[in-house]
Amino acid sequence: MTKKPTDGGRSYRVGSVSHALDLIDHVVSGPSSGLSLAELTALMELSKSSTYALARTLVDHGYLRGVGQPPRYQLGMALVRLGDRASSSIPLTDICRPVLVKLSQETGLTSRAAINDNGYPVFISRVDSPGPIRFYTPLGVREVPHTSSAGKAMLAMMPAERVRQIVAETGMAARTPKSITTIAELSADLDITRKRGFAIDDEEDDLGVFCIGAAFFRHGSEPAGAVSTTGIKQDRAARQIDVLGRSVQAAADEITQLLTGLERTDF
Amino acid sequence: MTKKPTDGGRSYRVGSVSHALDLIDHVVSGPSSGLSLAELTALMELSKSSTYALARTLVDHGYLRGVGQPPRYQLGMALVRLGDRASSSIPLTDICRPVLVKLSQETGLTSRAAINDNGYPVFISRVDSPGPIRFYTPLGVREVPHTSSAGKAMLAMMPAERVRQIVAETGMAARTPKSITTIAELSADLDITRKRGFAIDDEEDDLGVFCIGAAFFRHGSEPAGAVSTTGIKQDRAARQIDVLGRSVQAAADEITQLLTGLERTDF
DNA sequence: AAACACGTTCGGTATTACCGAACAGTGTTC
DNA sequence: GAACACTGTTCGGTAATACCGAACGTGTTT
Repeated sequence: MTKKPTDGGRSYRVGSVSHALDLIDHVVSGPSSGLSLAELTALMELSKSSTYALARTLVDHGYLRGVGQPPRYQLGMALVRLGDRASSSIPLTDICRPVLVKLSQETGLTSRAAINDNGYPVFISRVDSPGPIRFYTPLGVREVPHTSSAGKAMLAMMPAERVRQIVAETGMAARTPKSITTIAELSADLDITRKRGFAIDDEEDDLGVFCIGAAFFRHGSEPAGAVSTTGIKQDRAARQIDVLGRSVQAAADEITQLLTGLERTDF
Repeated sequence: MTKKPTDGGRSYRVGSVSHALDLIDHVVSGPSSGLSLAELTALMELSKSSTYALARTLVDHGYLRGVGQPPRYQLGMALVRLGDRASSSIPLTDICRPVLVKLSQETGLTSRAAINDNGYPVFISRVDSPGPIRFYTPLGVREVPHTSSAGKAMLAMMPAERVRQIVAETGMAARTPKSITTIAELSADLDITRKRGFAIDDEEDDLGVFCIGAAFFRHGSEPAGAVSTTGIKQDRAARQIDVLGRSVQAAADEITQLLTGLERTDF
């Protein structure tokens, strides 16, 4: 008897498509060397032959590619195109990129821009630092608001009641010993953030890593998103935080200006 | 009696998944404002209710999002994440990015890197010019080799027989009046390219646009890909082409060094 | 209020997605 | 060198379901 454990309701969905997208998710979460059909089958709740048919279909469309013989399934080129289009379809992406480039040059760090997705920051654009240091900073995923500088920068500009509601949804799990875990601490931090003009994540999300973030706006109400810059925690950085903060703030302000200022001058 | 006119074979594929991916393709090709269900139904070879079920499934997984009421379907956030992971899973992407950043700063133009996908260039990484000029340069799509500087740069480094085979596949359609359309012209151009060290696309792909490209290598055999830089054709640019060419060449050489030189020094 | 658009819901049926088992390669072990 | 263990691939058969067409709401236009 087959059942769909991930499907509570009985609404209008196509099961096999769900399976296919689950399969892609498994490949995403898997090692970059890819997954074999056998490994995929173990992860899927389907038979080997069905998994095979799904994989073949996805390969046909370029969503996956089977490298080597026997094939190991990795993400395909078509997804690069889709992701590029998807992020371009968010108008913010194009607006942010040049600002981020400048910010990365100024600070020498990796900088990113997130949009406000119902209180959660979702990073949509990233410019790596000119230096050799790289961070694992995936795009397109919802981050936890209370341990990221972008999240806190946005929260600081929202009414207290809204903040309470947002963190109630996600909880306040500690990602490191330095994470903020109570609403009281958070409010205090947000107060400081508001006065200071930018948010600081001091090893609250990853040990050894700090972030500085500032929100930007579109219509004056809730923040439209935030920019942030990320670096490794070092003694020398501590003294520069004020300088970095001002750069980040300036970048956020520039984006706000671009968003609110000239609304469609060209067409 | 229903039949699938686009389906000749009877191989192991999942039809509804194909339909779903086709639906995504239509959204990609559609306007950035999105498509309504009715518009999608017109494009798909399915009934309205079936298209509806597919769209809902894709929205559930974040591949699409329905904005507004009535909903217009646009590409979803999940694709940003997938695309980011997909391009990161190509080791070249990370290697190329810092080189491209430097190249863009040097030249003041948009620069890109393509991998060699069976003779076709597929651009996987892009760094926009610091200036205000933007080009429509989508990532992840197979470009035509004979009208792009990246393509010609790669072809120039392949044996003549291989070149003949590749252009036989794609044909030599003219994209502009200045496009190369015969194999003889192409060979001559490739000879010059080889001697010069970099390829030039002088309004052969788009009028008013020039590109300069150079190939990079991994194992000494066929080129692994190419970098290129793109600008608008102007008088002053003509004199600088040699300077730009050398920058592009240097960037390609740097990538070659990174690829062939230190193979896994760290782990 | 009638007409039209749109998205959504509903039964019913024929299609097909799915399974389990058999087949075919490849490298390893006895 | 045969048996094994492990891949990915192919094959019928059946129960599930993807699909269709029509009906239903809801909002906008005549």
